[in-house]
Amino acid sequence: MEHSLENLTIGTFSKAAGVNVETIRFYQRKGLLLEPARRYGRIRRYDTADVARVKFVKSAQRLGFSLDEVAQLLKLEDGTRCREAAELAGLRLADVRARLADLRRMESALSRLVKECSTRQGKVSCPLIAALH
Amino acid sequence: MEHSLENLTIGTFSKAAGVNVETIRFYQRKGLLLEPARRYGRIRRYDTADVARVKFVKSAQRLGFSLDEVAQLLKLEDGTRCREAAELAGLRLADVRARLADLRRMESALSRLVKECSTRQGKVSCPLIAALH
DNA sequence: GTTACTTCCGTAGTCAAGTACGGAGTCAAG
DNA sequence: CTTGACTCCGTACTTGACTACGGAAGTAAC
Repeated sequence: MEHSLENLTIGTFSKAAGVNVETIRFYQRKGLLLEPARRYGRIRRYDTADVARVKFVKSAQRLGFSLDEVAQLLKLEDGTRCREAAELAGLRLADVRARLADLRRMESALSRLVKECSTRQGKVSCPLIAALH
Repeated sequence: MEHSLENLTIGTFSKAAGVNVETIRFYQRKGLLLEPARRYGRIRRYDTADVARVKFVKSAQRLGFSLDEVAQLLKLEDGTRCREAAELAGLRLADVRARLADLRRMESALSRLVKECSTRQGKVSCPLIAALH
């Protein structure tokens, strides 16, 4: 049995993609991954394109896309509808920026709290809740 | 019945906080929100501090904190003893900074992709898709 | 004081994103 | 031609964060 990069069983495939075998099947059920033809016998074979696809899903997830959103992106995979893709990414970007602003406020509130706590002993007012509003 | 801002029933409270009544109860069970005294009869009354608290929970969640982590943050707000508070705050701070770094990477990746997508008006494939591949 | 909301409380259901399980069937090696 | 690892497939379980349900009790309006 040749395990070249173009002839992977689900086990080697999932290892190459860095996910669980069950995750592969789950993605297939979700339509994020097509079930490949079964060239030899009853067992499916995968290739590097499939690995790339799973890695794409995982990357997009790290950027904050849900699986449904990733599915949208994957529909744009041919790359011809750049505008739609950019639109989706733009939405994510706005979201990320809002979160950044909040997180910065939280960071300054927390660091102030830590500093006050270490220099002061006694009444430390915690402006945490206020920091986010 | 006076529905001033300091005398809210759970219904008006949850509306003011922008969440479902059931969410309020759920947070109480989780210890994220104390059950207030029942000043009149058997029904609980809430005030603006409670509203702020719920909004804080929601904001912190958007920043990627789990409810358990939010509970830790809220302990800081609740005037724990100073040393413990500083310790906790220090941990949370490290966490916040890690999240900030992640979000910044996300932001630059997304904004670069969006920009490339919009300036590249003739070429074939979408940089967003390509970049994640 | 009856009617029509609310609230209370406990339990159960949902949704996303997997993870686990168990009894087949398949396959390469010995 | 058997063995042991891997695959298939369906179903069920998990975790986090809610959301819904239903009956009893409280309360406001008429």
